[in-house]
Amino acid sequence: MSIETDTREVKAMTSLKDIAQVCGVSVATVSKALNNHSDVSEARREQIKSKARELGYFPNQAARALKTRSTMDIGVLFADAHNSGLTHPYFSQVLEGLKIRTEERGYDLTFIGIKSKRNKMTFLEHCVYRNVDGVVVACVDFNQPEVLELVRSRLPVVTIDHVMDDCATISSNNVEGMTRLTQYVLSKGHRKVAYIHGRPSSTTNERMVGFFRAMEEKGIDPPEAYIREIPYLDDEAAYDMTLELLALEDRPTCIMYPDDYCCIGGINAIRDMGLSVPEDVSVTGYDGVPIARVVSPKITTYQQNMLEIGQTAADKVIELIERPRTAIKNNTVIGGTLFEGGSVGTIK
Amino acid sequence: MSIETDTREVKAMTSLKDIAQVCGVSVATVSKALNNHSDVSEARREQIKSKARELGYFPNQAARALKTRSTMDIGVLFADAHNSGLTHPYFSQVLEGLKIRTEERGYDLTFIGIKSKRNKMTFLEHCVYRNVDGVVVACVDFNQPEVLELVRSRLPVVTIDHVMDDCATISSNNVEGMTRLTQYVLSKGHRKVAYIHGRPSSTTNERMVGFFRAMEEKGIDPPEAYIREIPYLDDEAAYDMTLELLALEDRPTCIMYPDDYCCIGGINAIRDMGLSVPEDVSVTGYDGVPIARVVSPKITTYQQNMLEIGQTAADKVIELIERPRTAIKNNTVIGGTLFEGGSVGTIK
DNA sequence: TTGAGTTACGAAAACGATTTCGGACGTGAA
DNA sequence: TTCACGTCCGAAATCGTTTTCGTAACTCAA
Repeated sequence: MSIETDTREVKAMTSLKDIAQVCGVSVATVSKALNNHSDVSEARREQIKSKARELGYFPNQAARALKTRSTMDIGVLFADAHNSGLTHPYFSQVLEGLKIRTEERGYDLTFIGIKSKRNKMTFLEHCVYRNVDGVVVACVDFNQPEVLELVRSRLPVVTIDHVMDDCATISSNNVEGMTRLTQYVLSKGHRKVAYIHGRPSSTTNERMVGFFRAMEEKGIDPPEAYIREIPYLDDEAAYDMTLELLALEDRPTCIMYPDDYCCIGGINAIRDMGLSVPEDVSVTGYDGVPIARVVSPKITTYQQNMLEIGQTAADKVIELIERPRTAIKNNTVIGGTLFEGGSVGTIK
Repeated sequence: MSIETDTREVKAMTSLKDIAQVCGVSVATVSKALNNHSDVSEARREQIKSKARELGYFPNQAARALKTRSTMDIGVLFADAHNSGLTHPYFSQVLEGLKIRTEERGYDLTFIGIKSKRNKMTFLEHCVYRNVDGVVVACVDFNQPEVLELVRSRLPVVTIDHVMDDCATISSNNVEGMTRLTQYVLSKGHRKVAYIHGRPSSTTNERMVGFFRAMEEKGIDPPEAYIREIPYLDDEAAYDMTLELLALEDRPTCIMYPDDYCCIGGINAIRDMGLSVPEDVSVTGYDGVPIARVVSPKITTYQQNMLEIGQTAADKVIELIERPRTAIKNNTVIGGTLFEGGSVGTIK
């Protein structure tokens, strides 16, 4: 425990002026040399660049931003509906992908948070205030007026998993993913398949489409009682709902859950009833989070490629930033892979 | 799929000049009014403030930063040794805490990443370049020269879980936590307690101290074969190590793991040997991540208060920023709570 | 009336970078 | 020699904000 003494080295910012001084040229020339403008001789450019390196020069972002309106900074907006914050098992990986790719390409990442108390600004105002070059939006309530304002602004915006007009989107292939997962279950001989889906959203809708598509292919029309709804990531709700399903007269042989966490909750319910997975009841998850491979049996799930979703979102927003006229605002779908764990048994 | 047409509304930044214009005063007066300087009349101040609100004015951070050297931006440096990136179950919650508190206090959070290829700068250079007001450092290799350079700089730095000279630290109470967890195990009658700890680090060392302290209190000296080491978060290593421990002549009745993930790996090994938890073998985790409460039986673990660690780190770095002379650089320890799951049985 | 002391405001410099424009100089052709 | 042209560089404006300093106007006591 010691009082701050402030005797330590100051890492002084070396400016263009410093370089100009030692090179005996003007600031303008230094700037042009470092930015590879054509009206500076090759010899000068080399001299200046080597001096700059030597002095440990890095452009002051604040000054540059003031003049050029470019900050090399990308905002990330994330407000979870599940109260899990950044620990959101899906989003944290998307964020990691974003971080990796933006860093690779020389951009930084800044959170555009929920407005603070003192100076409450909207998301867009926050972006303008911070001069971010673009924004990636995920997990928010896309009907919120503030989000609409942001998406409709001139700012380059990329959304994750939610298609909006005139705005680029990176999304997981929910239809195909759920189709393939269901097809896998059916290929194991299951015919009495229950599906507990998440709360309504574009993601949920797509997965429903995938589920029913696969079922229809086999000519199966599941009874209404087999289709249920719970919140995402709510293992307790999954537990209760599982008990309900297993109490049915004609009990399903396989239960499909909205995500891997819910699936674990379901497994607990099944075991607490004295049944076992997958011998008595089969289950599937969704997402393919790390924990799905750790529990026993490993959960059969559709593994979304969240890292790639994040990376692609970064590429997309940077493309919109750097080539505003040519960049196309479309929907990029990222494929995943079926992970065959041990939670789905065979029905003879 | 449509070509960007750029017909959308521009959210024009309203500047001090705009306000000055409509109020018929100078820019200087507007600035002073908004910053509550004393040399502007009350009437003027009100007029200017209301106009500013009306026009949706927010100060341009870039311009302000250029002049004042304050960006209201805090850097967060995080490089995981476990390759789990932001999905790191521990860190993602710390980050969430950081995010919540910094937002509350009007600061933003920017990642200070690993240097990118094109312009490779050190962490400190990155901070200087970005003009962050302070940095929070977590999970990095604290022996790295770059990290040392950063910590020793004049920049306000707060580290998480690693005490360094002349630098504020927020850490979990590892000694007490492990002591209490071990005491709990012993109180259940266990005497043959194995401890699989993580790779050496200050955190690991503290927990070892806690473990042996509790054991000594009971006069127990565990055999060397009971003390093992694996990487953190490596459930497969935990699986293998558990098999080894259970193959011992004199098998332990309880195995303590370095974290909850490893504990789950251990549970799998125990079950695969035809034994059950906690009837045949008891287990404990560490951290208290959400999944510990989802698996069955729930894992008895020491729940670190990671959200609060993050929030406290934010408070600390902001204190160092706003009161550089008076702020004290010390080590703040955040307590956790014992979570009594069902993974530890009673030995009669 | 005079002088000192407030009060309320504006002019201007500064932060560090980019960019426009113009000028000095050298080269080659007529 | 002269003129047109290209090459290389610098002066100065600019981005939006903060801050110092100067000053006009007003108050009040002597």
